[in-house]
Amino acid sequence: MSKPAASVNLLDQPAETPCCPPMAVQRMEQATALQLAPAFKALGDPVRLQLMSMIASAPGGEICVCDLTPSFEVSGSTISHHLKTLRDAGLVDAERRASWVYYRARPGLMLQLATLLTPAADA
Amino acid sequence: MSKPAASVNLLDQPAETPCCPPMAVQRMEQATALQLAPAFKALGDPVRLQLMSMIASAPGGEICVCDLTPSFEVSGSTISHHLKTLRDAGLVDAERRASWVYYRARPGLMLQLATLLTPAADA
DNA sequence: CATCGGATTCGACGTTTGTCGAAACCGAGG
DNA sequence: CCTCGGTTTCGACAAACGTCGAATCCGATG
Repeated sequence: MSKPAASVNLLDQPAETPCCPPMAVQRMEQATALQLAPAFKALGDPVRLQLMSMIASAPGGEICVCDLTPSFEVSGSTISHHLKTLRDAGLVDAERRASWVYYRARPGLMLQLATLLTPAADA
Repeated sequence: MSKPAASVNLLDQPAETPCCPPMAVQRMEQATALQLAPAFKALGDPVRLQLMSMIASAPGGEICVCDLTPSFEVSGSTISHHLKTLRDAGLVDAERRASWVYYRARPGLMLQLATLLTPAADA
């Protein structure tokens, strides 16, 4: 029982069913804020934001850490640490194949965040 | 010359012209990441995320600080500090009228962020 | 099975963040 | 002009963060 099921219901959606309307339409519940804030925080660092964009725009939907690291000034261990932050936030998935680790975006959560930020579509 | 003009070109858009395609479509430039990361960071706290949603969804488009503060457990000075963070990030505007201060959302930047997070719309 | 290279984890560090209470600011009204 | 209520600023402090280098892990390959 170290992982209560209630903490994942917003992150495991099938990517086509945003849980919540845009925040300009309806005030957000505290529980929603508590679950989604870590995702925004994870995107709140320039290195992670660029990492996320490289992963999300990778041809084939995935990219090797070895192709990410050389694009930044910081050390490899720092990149790894940032990737873990993105993983913990539910924004990316990692898979090891042979010596290399490949990352891919989880579009479900991205869509949640995008929907939340969408301005009210009043005509 | 203490404020180079190059630092504001992403935040002062007329709200209907997102500067950048979704990050799933095209890799983000470092300069873009440096300018937009603070906005995501500002949304990366549960209190600020809820504040932002209360402001963005306020009837009439604005809301008084006196209507925000009672909704949270934290002190008034902490709320004020969070509001300043949202202001500095370019997400909200403040206006004083008599004894009260009213906040309203800046939909331009919200749209930028939403666009960036939108999944690639490949058919 | 010893070694190699890619990736993560660990331990440490200076900096930033979230929070509070006290003090200061600023209109309004007596 | 003094006071009052709403808001912001200041100073302080513990916790979290970003970064590094060293150590460790983990497949692959000789």
